[in-house]
Amino acid sequence: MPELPEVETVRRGLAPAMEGQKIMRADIRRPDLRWPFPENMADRLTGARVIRMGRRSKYILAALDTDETLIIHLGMSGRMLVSGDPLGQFHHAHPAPQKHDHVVLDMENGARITFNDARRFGAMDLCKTAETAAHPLLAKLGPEPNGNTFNETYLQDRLKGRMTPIKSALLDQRIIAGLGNIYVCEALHRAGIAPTRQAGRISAARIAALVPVIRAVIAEAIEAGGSSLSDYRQADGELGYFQHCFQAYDREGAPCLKPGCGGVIQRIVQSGRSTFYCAQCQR
DNA sequence: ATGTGTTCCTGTCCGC
DNA sequence: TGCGGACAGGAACACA
Repeated sequence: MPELPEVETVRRGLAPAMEGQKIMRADIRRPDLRWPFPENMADRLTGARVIRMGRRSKYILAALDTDETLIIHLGMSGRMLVSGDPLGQFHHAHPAPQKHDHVVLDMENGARITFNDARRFGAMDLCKTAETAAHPLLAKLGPEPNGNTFNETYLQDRLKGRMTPIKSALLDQRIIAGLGNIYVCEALHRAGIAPTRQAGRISAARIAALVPVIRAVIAEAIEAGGSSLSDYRQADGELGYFQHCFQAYDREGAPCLKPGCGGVIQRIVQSGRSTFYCAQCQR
């Protein structure tokens, strides 16, 4: 569910409650999410101080002063919520535990971080901080959309000769990291490219034009605090609001909003996943 | 190497 | 009000 903008929004919400703070207590309420938790996770977290909250693609990276990094993935339905009163000015009680609260971290400033994930496609792992980039989950990720290494020639090279639909290529985290179903649909709509088009058969000029479009969609969505459909919440429990800016995603049957287009957004299925697009202006 | 389909899990919504 | 089926932001994995 959460794509790069949602994960970045959560990271920004967690950072003030966690950075510089020691983890006083780690309550691991089940043995696994998508995979088993790492050995002795509670012991390895307890007493560790969070140095920095980072992000790579859709992974949140909590660097600890134990030279280990906690790697967190939210899967489809994962949430990380901050409760309590980090400044100690009030006496806010923590909310009662909810169904699917799987990991609870109590910080020394009184903040409580709760990882809730109904579908349990999320994941947590610990690795040596120096080896984070080489972690199996991260090693093959492509560039960040807003980084320098993601540029026109890079994307042209990576799509060259590919027979797969451009929709599938942009969902491939090895080509570009962080996009998911929503932002791929939105970017292709903005760029006027049909999601069904074979990636290797799109002109270099149109691929080049896609690059700033992807950057803009991601930046705007971060600015808006991500997109909330049903599960996603920011770390403070608030909804994102980029869903109100959707031009294509989740708009089946609605008019295309491109000026002068007059088309209707349709839903098709590609690789088992919904694609929303306008056949009138996306070619 | 590249492309496609299946699978993990729970919750919600829609039609009957 | 219940029941079955489709579908949901991801991505590892198995297989052609």
